[in-house]
Amino acid sequence: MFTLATWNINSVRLREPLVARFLTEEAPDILCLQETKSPVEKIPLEIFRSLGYTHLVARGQKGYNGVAILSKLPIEDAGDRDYASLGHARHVAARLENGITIHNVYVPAGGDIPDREQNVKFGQKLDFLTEMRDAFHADNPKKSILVGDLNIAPREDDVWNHKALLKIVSHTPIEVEHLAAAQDAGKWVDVTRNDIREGRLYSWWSYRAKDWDAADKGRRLDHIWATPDIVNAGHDSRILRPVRGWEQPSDHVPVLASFDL
DNA sequence: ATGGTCGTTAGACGA
Repeated sequence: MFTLATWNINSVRLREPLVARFLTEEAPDILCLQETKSPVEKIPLEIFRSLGYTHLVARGQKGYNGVAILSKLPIEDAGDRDYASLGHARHVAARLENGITIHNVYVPAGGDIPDREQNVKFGQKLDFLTEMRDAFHADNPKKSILVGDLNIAPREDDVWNHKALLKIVSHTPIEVEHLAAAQDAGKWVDVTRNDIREGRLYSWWSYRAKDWDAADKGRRLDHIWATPDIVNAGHDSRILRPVRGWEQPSDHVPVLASFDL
């Protein structure tokens, strides 16, 4: 059995103490981070190594984006894709010794206006998802887990107000359709929703709310998916809402699942 | 309906 977590950390260097606290308290076997905002060589690895996370694959750039997989388990092979040819560090993959491949993805946020004619970033987000779709259609992934900040809340109960968010980037129908197309192409199953089938689930709350907890205007942007051949091994999904209340938090919280593999 | 807050890094840009 192994436990896996995904967390948009919004600067791994600034939040090194929070990552260390999370690794100490929850001790997942694997932690996938997004928005590390750091070149790979500047990720603070010593503290993570000291906590048992001696294996790392990461992609980074200065100031923006960045993804990393910290692991207690050995990593046999690694790779990355540049979906939509943006030149951004938004994907890294690792294969474990048990043959499981983990994809860690940071989908572009997409800007404010949900129209590719008026907003280049929205078009890039859709193109990124389309290229993910095409890659998974070609790859036919097996024994694979995909996690990350997908920057889309697909279900009505993944947002605080479905109707109010239909024209807000992250919950527009065209984004939900593009995400579903990428998901279907790899036959990915939403592990979190396979485990927790009903009720509102959020993994992100804006920094801009006066009182994020009281307002509770959240969205489920962070996801764990698995291919059908291993999805039944997944269990004990959790979203760690209290982490949003830690000192100097990320606006995202960790999402976890365990796999009997 | 609008503006609200962060992080990086040094004036915006991105989320």
